[in-house]
Amino acid sequence: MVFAGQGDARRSMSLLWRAGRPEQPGRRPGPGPRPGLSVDAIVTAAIAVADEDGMAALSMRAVGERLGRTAMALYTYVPSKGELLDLMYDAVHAELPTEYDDTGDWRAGLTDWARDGLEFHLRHPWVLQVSQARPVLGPHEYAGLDTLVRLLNATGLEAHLVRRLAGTLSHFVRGCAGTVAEARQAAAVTGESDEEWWFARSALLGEVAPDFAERYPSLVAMETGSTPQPPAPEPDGEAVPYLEREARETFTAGLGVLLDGIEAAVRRAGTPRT
Amino acid sequence: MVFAGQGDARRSMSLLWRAGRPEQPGRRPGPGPRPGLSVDAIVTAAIAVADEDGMAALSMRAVGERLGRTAMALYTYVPSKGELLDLMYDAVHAELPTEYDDTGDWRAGLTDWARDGLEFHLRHPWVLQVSQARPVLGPHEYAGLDTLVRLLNATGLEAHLVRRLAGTLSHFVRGCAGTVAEARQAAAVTGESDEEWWFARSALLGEVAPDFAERYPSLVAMETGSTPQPPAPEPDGEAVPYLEREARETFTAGLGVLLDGIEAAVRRAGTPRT
DNA sequence: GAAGTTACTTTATGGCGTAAGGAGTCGCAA
DNA sequence: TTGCGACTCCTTACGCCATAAAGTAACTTC
Repeated sequence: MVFAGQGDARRSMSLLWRAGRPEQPGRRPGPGPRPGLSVDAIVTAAIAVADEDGMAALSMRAVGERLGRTAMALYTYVPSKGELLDLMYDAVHAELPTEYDDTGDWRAGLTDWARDGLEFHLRHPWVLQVSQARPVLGPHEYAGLDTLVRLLNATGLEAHLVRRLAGTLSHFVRGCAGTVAEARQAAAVTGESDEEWWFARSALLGEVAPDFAERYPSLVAMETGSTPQPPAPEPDGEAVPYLEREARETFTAGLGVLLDGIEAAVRRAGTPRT
Repeated sequence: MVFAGQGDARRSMSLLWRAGRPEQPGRRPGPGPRPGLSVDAIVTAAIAVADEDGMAALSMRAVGERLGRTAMALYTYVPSKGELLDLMYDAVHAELPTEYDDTGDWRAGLTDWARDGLEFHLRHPWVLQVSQARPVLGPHEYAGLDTLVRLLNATGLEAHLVRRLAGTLSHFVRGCAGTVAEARQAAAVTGESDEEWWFARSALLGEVAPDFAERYPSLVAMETGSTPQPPAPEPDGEAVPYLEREARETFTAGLGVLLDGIEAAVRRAGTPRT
């Protein structure tokens, strides 16, 4: 699942970087009927399907249907589903902002970047399932990376370390996004709210593992010592669900710790006294 | 793909926690023919398939075949493929060590934990594709979490923060593991070594994006300022491939930064002077 | 023995990605 | 003007997949 169409690497890269004729749907092409579709249209439709119905619902048939075509019509424009996934992945990364205030303190810049990254992945949770399958190397992904590196350069740390911090920050953001996406999907699939779901599971856990407290003492101690606002039912509008709020707080706290760690590195580098 | 079998939650939990008769393959059961399989045997076989051939190759047929049965025979023991995935996920987590030196400094403990976690995910890369689909809540996953919390408690930080640090550390480890797994898979699928693959891609990039250096100045500057041992062909044995070494260095550096950040928090908490 | 329960098989349904081949459309060279 | 060849898009078909339904045989309990 979600594997690369490791086909012709050259064709794949040309598609990703759109190194061909500047396509438009209604243009006069060579011989043959005027193309009714375009790579961009297909990619846009596929992204819509994945956004709305999730990765599991993304099939060539579904994408074709959304465009009023059969599944096979897509293969005129795109060599395989794997390539289409690569194109989707890169296209959607165009949403990522590239402009940040990199004149002031780097902390603010990186915080904004991380928050934007989190929201991006929550808008397109399927991206998390593509990316871990293999590197894609498209222009917009590179743009995002370039932005992050630029922000990190404001720390004044050496290139070596910047490179690794970029990886670390990305891992962190994607991990947090994954947890939130998980929570949302669980809520969507079961139809229960987070609280209901969690309550039901806790009850089952008690049934099935009556010795829970003895088996996981540290866990239970932490649970009783930290669970903050269990119900906290916000009366107005739809409150942010429990698990999602949890995950967001992990995001905030974890990001703070990470930036503290970077700050320590900056201080160490500032006084080069190994 | 890789979704939960969100079936009967009670049955699912009973299976996970093995809250039933203590099964053994050849025992005298009730009426009917003696069972030739067992949940454990199926889970073990499924893990073997996923380890050897990857998640994409994990089908009910493949697992059945490995046990000398048809795909349908498995459904006597396991309600669906989704449940089987949950069982695999939890079973494999039994490999995670639970004993660490938590008397000494927490830094060493967490470093060991992270390293074990990385190796674990590299032994079973498919775990990364299961976990982000939804929470599983099995006994061995809980054991792993309990261990991590215990190690974090050695910092003396409050429960609140410990909970979030646990999430942060897990995200980090899984992210790093994902990158390494990616690199390995790319190498396995294409048959090229990392160096070859990367070299070929770079050439294609130059072809397809001749303005690369202008578009991504920060990235290029970092690249030229940091690429450490490009070839470094270790003559003996099989060297660790390039991309994998990169990822491992990100792991080491990122972990260091994270622990530095935790240390900062510990220091702040030690002198409670908000 | 008969009845009931269970392990496992075969068969079938409706999905998937995509290979193969065919029908209709159009630019262009003859 | 005609017809070739390139091109888009369709239908059909193949071999996978998960799994529902129904059948067969083994075994325990009455």
